[in-house]
Amino acid sequence: MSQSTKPKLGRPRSEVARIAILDAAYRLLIDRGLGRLTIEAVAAEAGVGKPTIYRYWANAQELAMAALIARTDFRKSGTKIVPLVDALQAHMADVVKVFSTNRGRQIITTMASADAESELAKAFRGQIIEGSRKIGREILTSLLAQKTVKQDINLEHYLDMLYGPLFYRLLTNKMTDKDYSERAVTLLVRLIKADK
Amino acid sequence: MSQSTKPKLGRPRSEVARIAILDAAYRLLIDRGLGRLTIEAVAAEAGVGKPTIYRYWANAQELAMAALIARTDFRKSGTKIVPLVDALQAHMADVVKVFSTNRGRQIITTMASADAESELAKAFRGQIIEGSRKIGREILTSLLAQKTVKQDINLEHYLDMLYGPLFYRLLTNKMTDKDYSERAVTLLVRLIKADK
Amino acid sequence: MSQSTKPKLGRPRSEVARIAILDAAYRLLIDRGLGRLTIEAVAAEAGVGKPTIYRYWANAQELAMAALIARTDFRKSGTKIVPLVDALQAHMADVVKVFSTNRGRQIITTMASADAESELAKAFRGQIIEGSRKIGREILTSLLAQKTVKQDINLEHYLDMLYGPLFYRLLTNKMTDKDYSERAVTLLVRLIKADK
Amino acid sequence: MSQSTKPKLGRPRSEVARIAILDAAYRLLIDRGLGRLTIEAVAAEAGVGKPTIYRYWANAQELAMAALIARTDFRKSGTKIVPLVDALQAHMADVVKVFSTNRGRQIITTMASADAESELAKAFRGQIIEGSRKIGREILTSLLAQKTVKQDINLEHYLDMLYGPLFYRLLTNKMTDKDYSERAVTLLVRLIKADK
DNA sequence: TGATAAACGAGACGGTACGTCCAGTCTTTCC
DNA sequence: GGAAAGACTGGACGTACCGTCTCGTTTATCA
Repeated sequence: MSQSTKPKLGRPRSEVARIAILDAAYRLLIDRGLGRLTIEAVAAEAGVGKPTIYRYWANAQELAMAALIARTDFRKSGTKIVPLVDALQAHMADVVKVFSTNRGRQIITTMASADAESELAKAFRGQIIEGSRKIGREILTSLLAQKTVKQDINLEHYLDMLYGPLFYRLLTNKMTDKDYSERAVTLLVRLIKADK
Repeated sequence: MSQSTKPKLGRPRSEVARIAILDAAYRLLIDRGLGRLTIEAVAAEAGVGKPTIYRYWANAQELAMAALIARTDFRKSGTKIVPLVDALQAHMADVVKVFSTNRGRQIITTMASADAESELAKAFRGQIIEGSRKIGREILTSLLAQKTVKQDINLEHYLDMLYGPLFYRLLTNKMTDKDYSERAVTLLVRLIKADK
Repeated sequence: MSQSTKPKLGRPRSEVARIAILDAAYRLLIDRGLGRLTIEAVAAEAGVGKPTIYRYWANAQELAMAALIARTDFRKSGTKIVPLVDALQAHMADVVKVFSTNRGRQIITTMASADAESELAKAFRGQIIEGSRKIGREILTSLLAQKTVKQDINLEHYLDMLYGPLFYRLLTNKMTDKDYSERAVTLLVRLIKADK
Repeated sequence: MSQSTKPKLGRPRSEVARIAILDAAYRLLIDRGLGRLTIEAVAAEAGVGKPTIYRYWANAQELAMAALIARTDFRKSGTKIVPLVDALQAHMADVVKVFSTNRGRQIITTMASADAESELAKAFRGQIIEGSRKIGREILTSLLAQKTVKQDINLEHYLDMLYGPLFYRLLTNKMTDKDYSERAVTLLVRLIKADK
């Protein structure tokens, strides 16, 4: 009822155009970086008029976020692996791999550049950050459930300690490889065990 | 010897102008953000011609980093506090406070946007990131020295686990307050102790 | 003294650019018409940035007027021809010829479209309209001087009756040829003689 | 026979819409000038879709001409006034008054901007220009009929000399008042009489 | 009376051009 | 002879309209 404000008047928006824009934007973002992601270039690449882009997104940052969101696909694999620590290792290796690509760097740049309060920025964080975090949370929840006491108090903190250092290293241009990933998980598991 | 390359010919560079540029850049960066930090605006604000800016810095990112570096002041207080855990708590509270400001946000944005390989970017990270990290490292070194075994292997990793989550939270626009800071230190200390 | 506000600082404006702009604008105006005289096309044609054009002229109309003014060259020939009526015939034939070209049509279109009150519009009329009118005025003055009485009262009116019908016909797309020109002069001369 | 191309199928065109368009166009033309007469603005003002406008007229110029034609109302008064010179004076005063308004200026601008060869442009000139001219022609014909010889040869030329200067002055932004009108008629009548 | 066809409003489409901002470079004069 | 300052070329911005194209809806006529 609240969404009934659109009586479906006028020519409907072209889904084809919208997708072409997102595709072109994604390509430019990955290939050339956020600084080179100009609306003009996207319009030319997508074979679309500039106003069509502005009808959906207010500026290049928003478009970049939308393009990244549209390509979110996180491997859901994880929870099934039996030794839960191994599951965590596999997941972390996956996350490290994903964020060590060009795409990963652009995600960070885009996130840092975006207006933090905008709706799209929230959606972006929800999709990209929470997307990875969710899997880790599932595994950690199972891991913690094996303990007698309920440990939910520190759950989110553990997640911060798992993913935080990765982003920190990416941001500060430090190496992030398999060894790094393994030790990060090992230390975290050790901490959790210490917490009984 | 290295400065002998300047035979002191021609009009000398104006130190006044250089400082005015850095001041104007810093002001614009903090007040309006990196996206609004244009060379043109800085030139106008500093009462200087654009080429004068370009003579020192190659682009707006470099200027932003230089302006931030020029204002680095970190409280060296730390190591003297006797219970080392309290020292760590005090330090972390300090870091959280510093990076929770507008300046802190701009540091992250600048770092994310900068060309990661440039000399100035390395200097920037050395100054800003390593600046805070150094103090933490001193405290942790003392803390670890009280143990029998040498724990240097994990030292840098502990530091990542201390600062990483903070930057991660700042990047993802999550709250970072005193409670957060305290728990971060508490958990880290617990982990270190678990490592014997 | 009032123009001493410019202490001659910075790079001087490029006369080459200014002339290239006027040339390109003139070409486009004549070839394609005022409606097709876009700033963008002129910039491209002149090999110049758009801001350089806007630094001199506020819009396409002003540029069109400036381009037309820059090409004003009216044959000064006239007054020397001895039978003054023949001089007037020659002059009128000249004016008809000039304004029957593409250039003539664009002058009228430009004049009609321009903001009538702008300084440049006044200059434009002064240059283009008054340019032709001046010669006619000289001849008519000589013609009238042969009379006993001073006829200045009607002089400007005679000029209106000489040029007015021409522009009227051009505006309304009526034919203007040699016959027209001759009869126009003949009738005017007859009127002047009737006025004694 | 020519209108039999419409088999009267489908919804008939809305006369209400057509009139609303012309009204809105006229209002915008007079109030804001031809340059501001955009199809989009007319559509909004008339509460009509853009295609409805394009169904009738090909572009803004045509619409402007149509809007001006639709409002042609010329006082037919004239020929009855007995001293024919007085009739001509009255008519000219009327014409001067009509064309000295904002509407008059827009007529000239529209005429100058229009594609001279289009059908509508011809109709426009026929309506607006010929509309005034017709009355003058009637009066002049009566005036000339009083002469012995047939003077038709110069009739159209006299008309040009009557109306031409007026449009010329309007185009060049010169004053056109009652005095001007009176003298214009006086001089023309003098010329006609001189022609015997 | 119901199908059909065209005009209707609304508004999105691919485009062009607008006038502005800023980037980074070039050409003067100034010290 | 290099620093300083402003004009330069050029690219992109975000907006206004262009003229065209769907849509769903309305209003007539024809069957």
